Amino acid sequence: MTVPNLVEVASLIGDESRAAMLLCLLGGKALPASELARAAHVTPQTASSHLAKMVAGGLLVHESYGRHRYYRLASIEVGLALEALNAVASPKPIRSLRESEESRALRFARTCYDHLAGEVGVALTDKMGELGLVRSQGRDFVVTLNGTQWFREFGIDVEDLGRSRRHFARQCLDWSERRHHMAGALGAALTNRLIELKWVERVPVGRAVRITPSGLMGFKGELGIRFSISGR
Amino acid sequence: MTVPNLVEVASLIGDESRAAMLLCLLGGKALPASELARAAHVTPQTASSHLAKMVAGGLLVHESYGRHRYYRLASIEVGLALEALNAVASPKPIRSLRESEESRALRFARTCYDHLAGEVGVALTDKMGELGLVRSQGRDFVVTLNGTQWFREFGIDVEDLGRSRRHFARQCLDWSERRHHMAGALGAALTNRLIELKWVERVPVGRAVRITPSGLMGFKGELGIRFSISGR
DNA sequence: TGTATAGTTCGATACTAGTCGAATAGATTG
DNA sequence: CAATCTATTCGACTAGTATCGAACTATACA
Repeated sequence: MTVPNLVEVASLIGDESRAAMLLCLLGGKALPASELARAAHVTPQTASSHLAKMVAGGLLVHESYGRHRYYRLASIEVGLALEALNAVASPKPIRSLRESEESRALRFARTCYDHLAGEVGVALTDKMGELGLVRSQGRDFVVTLNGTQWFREFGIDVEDLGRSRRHFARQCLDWSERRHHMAGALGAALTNRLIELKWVERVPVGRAVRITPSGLMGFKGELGIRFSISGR
Repeated sequence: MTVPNLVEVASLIGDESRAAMLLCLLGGKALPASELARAAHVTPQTASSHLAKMVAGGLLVHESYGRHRYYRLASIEVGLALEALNAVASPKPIRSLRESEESRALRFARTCYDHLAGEVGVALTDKMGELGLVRSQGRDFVVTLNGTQWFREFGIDVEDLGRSRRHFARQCLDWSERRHHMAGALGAALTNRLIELKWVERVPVGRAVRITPSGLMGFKGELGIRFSISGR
C-alpha cells in the first residue's frame, strides 16, 4: 500500500502546536509568525520550525511584507481537511457547564474559512430560509426572486456571484451546532458585507467573531433575529 | 486555543502503519487484525497496538466473530476525513511513467467508501449524464424520468432510495481524476448492483476493484462504455 | 549609522512513541 | 484434552522529533 504524502499531512496536523496555528489561520486571515507563536504558546524559534515544515508540506504559504512574514492556509482544501478532522474528533457536542469563555465565543460566532458559522451563522441561514430569501436544494441553497432583491438591497449582487467558478451557496455542516449554515461564494460575500457594515467584527486572533451593537440592531431590524448577549 | 481531540485524530492518521490500515478499510469492508497487519507490513503485536489506539480514538470499531476480530471504519466521517487529507496531500496527479501496478489499479477503479471511483467511476457517471439518465444540479445529481426507468430495469428502485435520510446522489470529487463521480445513496446502490451482477468485483485486500469479463461486455452493451484492458 | 525588532538557523536535550520478542488469553479442531 | 491459530499484553530498545538557548540575518526607524 504505497500511499502518497497523506501520512505527512496528517502528522503535520497531528501536533498540538501546529494544530493551534492552523486553527488560528482557519479564519482565512494571514497572520505573522510571531502571532502564531503566541497562539501556540511556543517560542519564536519553535514556531519558525513548525511553520517551515507546514510550508514544505503544502499546508501553508507565506508572503513577506517588510520584516514581517505572513502565513496563511495554502488552499481551501486545507481548511476542508481541518473541518473534516474536527467532525471526526467531535461527535459529542456536550455543553459542559464549565466550558471556557474562548470556546463559548467560538461556538457563538466564528468564521469557517471565509464564511460565518456557529450559532450566528446557523440562525442567519435559518432566518433567510424562513423569510423565503433562500431555499434548500440538495447540498446547496438557491436564492429566490425575493431573495435576489433582498440581497441587492443589502449590497450583494447575486448575479455577479453566480458567474464565479466557485460553488455558489453550498450547505456547510459545522461541528458545534449540528445544522447547516451558508458557505460558498454567497456565504463569503454575506460575511464580507456584514464586516463592511460593521455588524460583526473579527477579534484580533483566532476564528471567533463578535457582533457589534449596531449589528445587534441591524439583525433585529432587517431580519428579526434577536441575539441574547452578543455572545458573552 | 483549547482544541478538542483534533490533534489526537490527526496524529493517529499521521503514522505510516496506521494510515495503511485505514486506507485498506476505506473500501468499506471490515477486515481481521491479521490482514491489516500484513497490509501495514508490521507484526501482529504492533498492529494490535495500533488498532487499539484507533478504536480508542474513535476511528475504528470492531466486532468479534469467533477468534477473529473484524475492524472497520467507525463512521462515514472518518472516510470523509481521509479523502479530505488525501486531497491536500495530492494536488498533483502527475502520471509518472514508472508508477506501481498497485496505484494504476487504484486509479483505474476503486471504491470511495461505498461507491465507485477512479476512471471507471467517472466514466460511468459521465455516460449516465450523456445518455440523459441523470443531470447535474449544484452539488448533486438528479435522476431524469428516463433515468428512473433505466435504473428500474437495472434493478434499482430510485423512489425507495429517495426515502433514505442519506444524501441521494451527491457529486464526489476524487483525487486521481479531477472530475466528479456519483456518490450518495444512488452511488452506493449502483455499486452494490454492479457487484451483484458480477460486472465488477472487489480484490481481496485494499480499495481497488476489477472489471470482470462479463462486466466488460455489460458496460459496452448496456451503456456503450468501452474499457481498454480492464485496468491492467 | 547604530539600535531595536521580526524571523530564522544551529546545536543540545529530553521525551514520546513505534517496533518487536516473549509470554498470555480465548477459540477452534481433531 | 492437546494442538493450533488469532489476537492481545508486557517489557525493552530505539529512532524520531518537539523544544528552547544562543547566535545570526534582515528590515525598520531615528
